[in-house]
Amino acid sequence: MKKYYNSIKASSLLEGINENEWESLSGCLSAAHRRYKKNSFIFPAGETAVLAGIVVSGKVHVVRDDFWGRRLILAHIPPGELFGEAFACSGDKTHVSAVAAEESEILLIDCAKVVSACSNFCAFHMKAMKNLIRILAGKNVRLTRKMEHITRRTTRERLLSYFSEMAAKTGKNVFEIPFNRQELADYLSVDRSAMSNELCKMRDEGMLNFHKNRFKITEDPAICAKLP
Amino acid sequence: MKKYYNSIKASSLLEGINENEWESLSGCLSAAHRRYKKNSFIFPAGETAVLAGIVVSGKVHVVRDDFWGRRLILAHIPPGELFGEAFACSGDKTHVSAVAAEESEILLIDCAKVVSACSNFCAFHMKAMKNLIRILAGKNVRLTRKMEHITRRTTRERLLSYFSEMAAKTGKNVFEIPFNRQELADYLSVDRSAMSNELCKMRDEGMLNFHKNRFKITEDPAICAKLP
DNA sequence: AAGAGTCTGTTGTTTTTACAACAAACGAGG
DNA sequence: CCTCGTTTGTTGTAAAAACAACAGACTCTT
Repeated sequence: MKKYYNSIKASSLLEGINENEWESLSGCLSAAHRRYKKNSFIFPAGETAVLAGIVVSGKVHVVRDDFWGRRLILAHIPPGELFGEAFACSGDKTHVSAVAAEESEILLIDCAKVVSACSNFCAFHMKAMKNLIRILAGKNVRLTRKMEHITRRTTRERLLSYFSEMAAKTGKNVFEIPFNRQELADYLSVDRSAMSNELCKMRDEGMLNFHKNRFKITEDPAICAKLP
Repeated sequence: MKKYYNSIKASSLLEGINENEWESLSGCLSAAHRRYKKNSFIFPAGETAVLAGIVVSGKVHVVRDDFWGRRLILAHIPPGELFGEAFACSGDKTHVSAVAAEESEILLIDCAKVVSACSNFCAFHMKAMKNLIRILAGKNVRLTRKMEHITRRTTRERLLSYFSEMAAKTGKNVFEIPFNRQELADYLSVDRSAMSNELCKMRDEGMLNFHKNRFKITEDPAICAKLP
């Protein structure tokens, strides 16, 4: 398994784990190397997964094929990244599939074994466990944050919710966002042009100011009082 | 700590852990019992949390106070349930606060210690760790599922997305949903009456049928072809 | 069986969004 | 400096959602 180390060492799961430790750990996790042709299923939906995957090369799509056969791509997984770990760790039946978007090499790992002591209980095994928990918890936080914004009903409220978060994060009412307009619209799940329109309206009403990715939200109590 | 066992033994974190094991484990986790008056902060937003909490008695609200001072309640935590674990495990700064909704007793636990071997590395400590991973992964799956529905733009598409999930879960095109109309609307983050209206339109178009919580979605290809 | 309370469907109005199409601003590279 | 491609803002229209208000069906209690 050592030969794959360089391809995946950037993965969060391997943080703090060196090549020799990985050599031993990959055994504990029953890591298995597989090749998948384009469009073949790595994990099909509807099964109880025990394995997660790390992309060594190629690209994986997490997709949902709905009842009527329409396919929605939920995530693109680039090399080095882990996928499928939530299902494997929770024991839930998958409702999404992982499909090779192109010819891909995948390292399958047994999630249950991350969480169990190996015979020679090892420090790096513990590291992997901590990494896994950090990955899961981090995704959780990001999902919760996004959910807070998206559950708002109007574009304006979603923007305000997002800006409020950014202001809280920096502790200032001026901040830069890591998105361009299209990306922000996608993140907030709204139409770009409608959002752009709304942003300008809000600016005209004195609620905020912006230049490119730099935003400033008002603290003026007279305007805050008018907030939805 | 034994005296709190009965209040929290139903918690997922303690699954498979008996009273004696808990007595020992609570020491490993530096479990500390605290009382909070109504409206007092258990975890304030903006800090890097290392503790999670289990509600022994009372009730906790997870809230977000936005930049303009408006408070949004994100979750009600009843007795026995764990909160704050995602932040404690991910190391992210909290953007939400945990507030006692009424006079409450909370057991604070050190999440870092769940993930580290105690001096006398114990099997039940391992159980707690597995439980924590299962909790995190399970939340993850639920959040992802909900996100899939909510990112759809129209009420109709959100409903179809949700119904498709339910159909996949049961393997049939007939299923019961665990929500009443208001709860379903809240879950999908839409207006109840608009949703009710949409449901009836879809019924009139022959896409589905329902009686109370029982739904049947069509497999008729002529109608499926017209799907958005 | 009456009455209160809840749940669901219905309707009309107002607000908001999506969509499409275009114009202006910007940036990179020749 | 010019051109091409990208990003952002603007506008109008059609579609959809939110909202409010109400009526009928159902449930539970007394």
